[in-house]
Amino acid sequence: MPELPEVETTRRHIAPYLINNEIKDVLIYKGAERLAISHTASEMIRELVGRRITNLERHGKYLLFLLDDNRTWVVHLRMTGALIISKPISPKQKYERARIILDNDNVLLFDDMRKFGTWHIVKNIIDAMPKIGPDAYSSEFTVQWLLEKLSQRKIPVKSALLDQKIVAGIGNIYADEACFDAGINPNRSSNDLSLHKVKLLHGSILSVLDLALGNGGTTFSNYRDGYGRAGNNSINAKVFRREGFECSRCDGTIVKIKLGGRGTHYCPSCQK
DNA sequence: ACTATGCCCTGGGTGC
DNA sequence: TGCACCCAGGGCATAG
Repeated sequence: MPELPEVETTRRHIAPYLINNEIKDVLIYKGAERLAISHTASEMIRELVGRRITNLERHGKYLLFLLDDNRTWVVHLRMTGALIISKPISPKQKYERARIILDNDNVLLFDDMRKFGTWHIVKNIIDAMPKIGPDAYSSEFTVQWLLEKLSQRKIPVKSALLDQKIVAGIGNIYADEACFDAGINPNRSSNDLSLHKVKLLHGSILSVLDLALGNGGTTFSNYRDGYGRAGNNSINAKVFRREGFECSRCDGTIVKIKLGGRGTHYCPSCQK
């Protein structure tokens, strides 16, 4: 599932093919019209065609395509979405839901098996990402911010990491990995962590994201980068989908539980 | 104000 | 082999 490192990897791959190029045509295939949230699919096509992409940014898991009319095309890949640069004559892919044709003759494929991905076109990006918190890589995401937000809530730490109002960009994989790295039981109440533990957790969040980004993201099943390739970071997972295996830090065994409706992996021996 | 649950969607896995 | 069922989960709507 694309989280911050995967979305950032995609952004870096596709940006050079898009910036300063004009959108010549857009196809949204039959059955995929629901991806268009702020407009109907046909309206969205009309709004995009003829626009030049001036920059490509990211906030959390959202990709922000800045357009030359000062609006922003906001894309969220959700669970199985991918944006892949391709050649103009490439045949339609099995799960290709939309296709953007550029005036440099490259095409951008929007591939999304489960059709959860969303598109908005907005004047103010807040309309596409209401109440979103600071990006995990931004200067606003400090230990102090994390401490304040965790202390205001009484939810499991892992659930807090998944809450994009607290910090934007973490999904199920890196929430589990960050809790492991910090030695925190994901079920611990968020308002129950010492300053020392919050400092550890903040550092762990950044280090697991950095490691994943350095390896081009994590692919367990569906994630593909801007060239359609799998990421290389799954070998670095210490707990995610490792239930039944020995812990890499102690003699415990990784377990899998359900927490907030999400599969959650941790070591009961060394995560307290 | 808060937290918890169901929904969207499709493929892969499991059990009978 | 086939078929029914469950699971995967990001963000939103709704319920309590």
